[in-house]
Amino acid sequence: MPVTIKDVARLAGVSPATVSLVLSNKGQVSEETRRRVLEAAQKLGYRPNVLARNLVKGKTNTVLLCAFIRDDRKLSTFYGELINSLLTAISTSGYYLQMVVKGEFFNGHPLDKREALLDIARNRLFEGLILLSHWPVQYAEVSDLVREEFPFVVVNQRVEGEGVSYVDIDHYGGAKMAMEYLIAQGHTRIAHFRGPQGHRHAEERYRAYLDTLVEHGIPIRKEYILEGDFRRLSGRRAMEELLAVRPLPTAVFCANDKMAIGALQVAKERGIRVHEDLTIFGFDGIEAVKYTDPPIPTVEQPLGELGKVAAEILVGQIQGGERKKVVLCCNLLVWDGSSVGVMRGRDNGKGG
Amino acid sequence: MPVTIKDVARLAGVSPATVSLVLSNKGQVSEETRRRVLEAAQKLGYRPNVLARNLVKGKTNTVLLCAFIRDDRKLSTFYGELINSLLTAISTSGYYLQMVVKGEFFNGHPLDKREALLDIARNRLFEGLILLSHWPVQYAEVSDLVREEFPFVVVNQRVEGEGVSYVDIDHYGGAKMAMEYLIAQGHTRIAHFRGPQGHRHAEERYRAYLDTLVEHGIPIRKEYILEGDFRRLSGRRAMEELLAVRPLPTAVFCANDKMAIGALQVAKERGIRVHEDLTIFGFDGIEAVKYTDPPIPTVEQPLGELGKVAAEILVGQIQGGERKKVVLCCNLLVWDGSSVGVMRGRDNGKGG
DNA sequence: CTTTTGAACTAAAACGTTTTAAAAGATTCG
DNA sequence: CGAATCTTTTAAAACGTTTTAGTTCAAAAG
Repeated sequence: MPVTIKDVARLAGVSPATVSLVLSNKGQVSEETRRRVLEAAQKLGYRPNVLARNLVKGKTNTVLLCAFIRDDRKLSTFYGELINSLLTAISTSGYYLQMVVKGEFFNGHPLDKREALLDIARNRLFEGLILLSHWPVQYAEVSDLVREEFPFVVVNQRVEGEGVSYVDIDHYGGAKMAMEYLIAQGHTRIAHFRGPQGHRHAEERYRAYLDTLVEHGIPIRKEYILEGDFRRLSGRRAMEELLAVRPLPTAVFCANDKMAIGALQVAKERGIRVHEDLTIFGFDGIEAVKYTDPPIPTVEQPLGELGKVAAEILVGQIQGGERKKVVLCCNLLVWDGSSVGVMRGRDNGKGG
Repeated sequence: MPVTIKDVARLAGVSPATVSLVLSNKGQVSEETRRRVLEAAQKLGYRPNVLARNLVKGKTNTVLLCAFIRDDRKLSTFYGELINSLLTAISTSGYYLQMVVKGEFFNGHPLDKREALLDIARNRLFEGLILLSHWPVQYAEVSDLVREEFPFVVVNQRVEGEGVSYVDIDHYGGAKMAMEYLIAQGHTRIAHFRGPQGHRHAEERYRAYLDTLVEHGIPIRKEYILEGDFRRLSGRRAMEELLAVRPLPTAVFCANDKMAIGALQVAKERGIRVHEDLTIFGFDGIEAVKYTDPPIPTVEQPLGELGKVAAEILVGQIQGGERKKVVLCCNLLVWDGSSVGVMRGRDNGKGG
């Protein structure tokens, strides 16, 4: 028995239509009537049923953040800041954010991503979709959304093709900055701890490692390239292996911070003066690298920016704007003595 | 011109009611009719309009996470894991999660929290509410929700009084565990770096510090108690101040990890053998304390558990269950050589 | 005095479902 | 064959708004 617009109308002695007019400040209503309506609404504690309103208006002012991540990965670990900025930016634009996480499986069998997305687009509950995926997104998976002209933006992955927006981070460029920095510091014997095989971001960072060496005429030594899986322990293992190689490199560029932390631990355990004798460089910009001893220089991913830009693109699209493809550059975080140096990368602007 | 149930009905040569019956597997429908309906729905790519369904059913299967946090604080920093587990638990129960962040102000003037909450309860958009607040929650602010019998649960704060559920963490108990541990290790000269004045969690940790000393007959020295504000730099400052005190304490219990990190940095800069000569203890269990050198022992807040229990309570309440007040205990994370030791606190069960 | 204008208000349709109550049709029973 | 029962189907109401297309009434204009 919640109080409806009819109750208000009855108490105020007017029609429901008039109440609606008053409460939404539309049409012409006499001062007297307006007063009576507001008074009645106040007295009854009336709040409009947003569901009914949404149904008739055909809009909900809500967008969905749909995260496709592996079940063992936590959304928060890496994407906390992303969610944070997304939430801020989305709500600043007057929209609400709903979240859902989907794994690789649903009810036992592989999730039909395409079907799931189509459901989202057609159920009329959301006006837009932010698609966050741990693995690459295929055009075929989102082509339905494109055809339906449903506003959506892919975050953290690139999807080439007509009609799709994305915001991604320039891992290649970030890794290149790191490598250029190391070389500028005089390093020529630079090792690399790779991320998991087949992981697009890991591959890009690896490619930048190779390319930068080649561009500078530095020979690539296979024994300086070690496998890892983004986890700290694999960084430890790789460092143990690396320390048997001669000549020792003077720098290690790790594909992510976690591995860099593992590498740092082993190096210190072996009595190596990290930074003086061996520079360890990370990638990601997680908080922990600021507090290791010494702090680990790293490539910072602009996750806040990522969320902000994604929100802007999505809202723009909902309001009739056009599709955009954006690639954000990373910043270098290097510790110069006790202070932090931030080197901003140059935006290589919008793609496609 | 989205396809509606009427379109399906027309194509299948039946009434909309029949289509509804088929699609929701209710009532008795002949095999032949069912087949025709499903075929028609399939062919037209029909997806029900969830808005309309929600309106008639009067439910949305959606709960709202409403975070009242200061504008300068990021939701992610601390609550990433909480959100993660909340999301998992909520969706496992078949509900959706929507999020909104509210600061202290709205449109320039102080936000009327009570009004905001009432809006949420009455707009019929949500079936439940998770209330996360950085500052204490007053009973008066939620009394409307209680009166309306709207399912909600307060997270990370305690609200005494009839009809309100909460899940909170036992900061006092956690701090007590830490202190007992230090004393059991033989420490008697234990300093404390306090958190911000007036911060309930900081006060509880401080109180536990005092109480434990008293219980063990250890005199309280004012010069061992230093002010801080939960930030790393205040930990640095406090440690600098502390190092001038004689006799030096053999342990410092910091009100949070960030300050402990700052304290650790200063101690190492001054050549103190941390852990051997001075044990530094933190509180929170942020990731970074695992990777400092040496790692900082700390009191781990069960944030994942917090979210899980909150979700359980809320869902229980939505489905007619009763209100609950739960206080979760912390675990001790201590580094014994190279391995991590986890000491589980004893749950002091359910309150009020 | 009739017509026009404009302000104030409202009846009813619409949004797309679900559900209720009843109708229609098929089958069984006496 | 008619009544009773059971199965299948449906018309219409309901959910609570907003919006459309008027209507009513008073004042202004001719």
